[in-house]
Amino acid sequence: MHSYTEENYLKALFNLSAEKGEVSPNEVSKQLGIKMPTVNSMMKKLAEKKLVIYESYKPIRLTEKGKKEAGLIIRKHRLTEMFLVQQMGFGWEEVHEIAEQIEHLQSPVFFEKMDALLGYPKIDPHGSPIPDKTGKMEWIKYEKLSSCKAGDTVKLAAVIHTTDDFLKFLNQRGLQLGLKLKIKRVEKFDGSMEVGYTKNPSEVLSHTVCERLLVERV
Amino acid sequence: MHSYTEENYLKALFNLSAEKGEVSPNEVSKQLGIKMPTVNSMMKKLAEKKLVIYESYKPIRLTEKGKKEAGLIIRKHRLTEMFLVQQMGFGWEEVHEIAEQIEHLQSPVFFEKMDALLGYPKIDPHGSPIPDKTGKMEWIKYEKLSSCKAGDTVKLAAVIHTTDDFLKFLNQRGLQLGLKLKIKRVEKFDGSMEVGYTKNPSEVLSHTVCERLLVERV
DNA sequence: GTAATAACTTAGATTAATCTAACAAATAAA
DNA sequence: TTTATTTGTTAGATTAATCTAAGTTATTAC
Ligand SMILES: [Mn+2]
Ligand SMILES: [Mn+2]
Ligand SMILES: [Mn+2]
Ligand SMILES: [Mn+2]
Repeated sequence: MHSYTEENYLKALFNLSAEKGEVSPNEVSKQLGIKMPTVNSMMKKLAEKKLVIYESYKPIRLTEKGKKEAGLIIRKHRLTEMFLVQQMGFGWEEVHEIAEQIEHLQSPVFFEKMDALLGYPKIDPHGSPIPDKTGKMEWIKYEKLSSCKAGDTVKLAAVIHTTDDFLKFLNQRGLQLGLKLKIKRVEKFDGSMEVGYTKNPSEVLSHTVCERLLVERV
Repeated sequence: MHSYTEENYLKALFNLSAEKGEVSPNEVSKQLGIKMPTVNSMMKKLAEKKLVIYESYKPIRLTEKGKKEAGLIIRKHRLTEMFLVQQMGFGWEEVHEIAEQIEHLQSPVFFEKMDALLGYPKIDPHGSPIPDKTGKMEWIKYEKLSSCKAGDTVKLAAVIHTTDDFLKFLNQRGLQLGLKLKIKRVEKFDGSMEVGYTKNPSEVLSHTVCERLLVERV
């Protein structure tokens, strides 16, 4: 259907345009590490295929078809990450690169089997929602830990802007999804937070870290 | 390292040259469904990379390096097939196409994990040997069922020239690896055999089928 | 031993995905 | 409101993988 390359563009467009609904060629270029003229001609091609709406000097928008296709690739990516963690015993910091490749496999039955073995999961190992079979993604509205106040008790629900290094950082501190955190103190000066949890009654997390942790009130 | 395309050529060269140690461009062309001029230029490229030895109008031979690379891809293919059957519950007739894609993934840790989860298997679900980590393949010398005589009792050890249809044919008759077969009669006229086994005291197998079943004496 | 056929190679074209260089438009700074 | 900077586009080149058409060499048939 679409090439490996096109699929990576679609995914990038989907992720970059998530908030504003549109992206600039420049952002796509940076995201994928591909030069702007290349992005430009790819956008023409995707427009030709009715996957994006694109006119010179205007921002790029995914069409409904484009969103669906992107959603289906992200579905494969996230199902894969879940499979690698749950069924194969990988750590959540090891799976992204592998999923980046497996997401391009053309084999519906393979992903259906994964899905079934996992019991039709709704979220991936980082707490991100897994799009359904039509490519639709259910956004879950969590709060950033950074927006909570001292005294709050919250449950770690998702990690955003994940990099392997950040996930290893969390591993070192025993921070994992589902963990209950008590916010003991918020430092006004730099927005850092002192939190307590099982195994660790006092851990100080920088504002940068708190911005990347999504939580649920309990 | 090598492209997806180059890897498929290497694998084809390995399989086609297994017996004679050499292949013709024509055979490669047919095997891969790619026209001869394309094969020709790819052979020049692989020769450039020291993966094959190739001179005009002479048969193609893999170098040691080429054999090793091919072996490592076949290793990934067969480990994958084993994983799909043992860990994911696929039938042996469903796994080849999926493995054909997964064999190209670049992720040593992924295949090491598979290997470990499977307990370092030596053969794939069709009875073919899995090359070791250096790409070396241990050939196991089985006999063809077709070369056995009436009265022999044998164990089904491997299936060769497997196609999904042939494997489904075997499924329908409950024929699987490890099964003990008693050869009841060999028809001189067409080489067909009457065999008996648990669940089926009398099954007639054509010569074509018997040529594709490898067995061990018991 | 020539003629026919099959196998193989060369030449040149095509498509996808990328790049650099150069130019054009939009935005930000002065 | 000019000027400078950033962003975006066009043009043209490159590499990988494929093809068709047209010759060449080798093999098979007669
Ligand atoms: Mn990921
Ligand atoms: Mn990818
Ligand atoms: Mn196979
Ligand atoms: Mn393959």
